[in-house]
Amino acid sequence: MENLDLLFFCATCRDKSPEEVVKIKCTIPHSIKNYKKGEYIVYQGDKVEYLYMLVKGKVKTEIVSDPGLTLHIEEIQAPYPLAAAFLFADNNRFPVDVIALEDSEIILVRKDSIEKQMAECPHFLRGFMAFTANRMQFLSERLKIFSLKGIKAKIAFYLLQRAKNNEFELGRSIASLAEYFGVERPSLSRAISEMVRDGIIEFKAGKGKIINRNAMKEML
Amino acid sequence: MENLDLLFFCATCRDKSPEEVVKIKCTIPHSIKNYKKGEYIVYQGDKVEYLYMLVKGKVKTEIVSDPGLTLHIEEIQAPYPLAAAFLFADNNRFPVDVIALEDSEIILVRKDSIEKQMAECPHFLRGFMAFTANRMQFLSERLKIFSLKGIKAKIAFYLLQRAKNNEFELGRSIASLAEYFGVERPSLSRAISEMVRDGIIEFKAGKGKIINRNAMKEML
DNA sequence: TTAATTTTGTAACATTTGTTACATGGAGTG
DNA sequence: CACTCCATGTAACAAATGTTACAAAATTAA
Repeated sequence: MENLDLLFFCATCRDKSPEEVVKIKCTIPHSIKNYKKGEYIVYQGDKVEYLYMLVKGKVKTEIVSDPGLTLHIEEIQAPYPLAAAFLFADNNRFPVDVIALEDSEIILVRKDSIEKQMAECPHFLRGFMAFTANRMQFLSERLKIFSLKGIKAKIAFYLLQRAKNNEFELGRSIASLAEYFGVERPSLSRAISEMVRDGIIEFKAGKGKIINRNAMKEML
Repeated sequence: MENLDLLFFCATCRDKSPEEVVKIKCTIPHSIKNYKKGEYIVYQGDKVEYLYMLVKGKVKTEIVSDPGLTLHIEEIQAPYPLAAAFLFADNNRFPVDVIALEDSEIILVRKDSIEKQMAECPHFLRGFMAFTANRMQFLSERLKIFSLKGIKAKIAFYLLQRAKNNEFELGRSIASLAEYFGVERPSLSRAISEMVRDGIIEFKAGKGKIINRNAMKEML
């Protein structure tokens, strides 16, 4: 149970001390379910009436089309909430099956329990909102990056966002940045090389400088 | 002021009658600001302490890099909330300038007023959560589409999601679907033609049938 | 109905990106 | 120091997508 504060309640009541969190924990009705490897946790089309907090294990999501034909969507590692975006949505049904890849443990909190707790505990409210807001921010930025056409546009946007006085640090490896952009590593590497060759940026060992800001702007 | 219920409060207290909404409206402290065309509404880096509800007019967002050098990001038409994702986020600062493109009107509601109202009015809470959840769902689906590599993968995912008994309707024009996918219209048109040619789908006048589901799956 | 307008299909070619394979160079280890 | 292990750069070629232009089809207006 030591996961509770670490994950869910810590994510939501972050400005409380661990001792306080323990008390709050008890006031939120919840149940815990365990699933064996391979077991179905939810079925596509099920109504989302609980917050599903995966606290242990690993699951996968699938879209089932025909018997025997499934489309694998993604894997989710604990700790992570499984249906945060669906609990309050108008279309509050799971778009996928969720299946345990390992023995997994899930904390279930009814939607009305969440609402009640939010009404009673401002910290919880803020925490919950912060969680969804942070996630939304993350999704927005990723979507922005993806919607830019061409690798150089993505690079330009990414660098302009974090440059101070025209100097920047990547903050991550080329390989992971390529994954973040949704392009292949050699393609990103080549694009950077070309921008250096064309005198638009300087770049060496994770750090660099913007030389021609106009050209960067043109790329968006 | 007739916009209020239509937009913000209607989006949040959707299960109340208009008469009830009028009452609620008065209980939420808010202020209204008007901006002339060209005026700055917020500056990049400003703390988000209010919910900014654009109720009239049109604005644009920009990233300012150097004096005289701006990157245009997007235009937003009323009605729309300007900072919903940022109000509760840990990084609660505007990432962009917001500038009025037309004479615009904005309703400001302090963050704590929002919190207070959420605690007091379950309908408001549900409505607010539904709004953000719906938006998150929307972002998730778009991101999913964008993250798929190759036009045919996007088509396959899109069609498998809405096919019933292997029959589907696009539900929109090819042109708008291309825009949704973030690809060019002729490219999408070509991809569909090829899938028809290869006997994977049938398609005519916005409707079609999935012939080879295995092949569709392979494309993801 | 015809005419006008919009949407869609198609083709030829340019450009970008992916793929694969290998070279280089640094960080850490023995 | 030599050696290994990664991260990165690079090159040649393949594949996918963009671009442009135009024709055909569908839709709408007159």
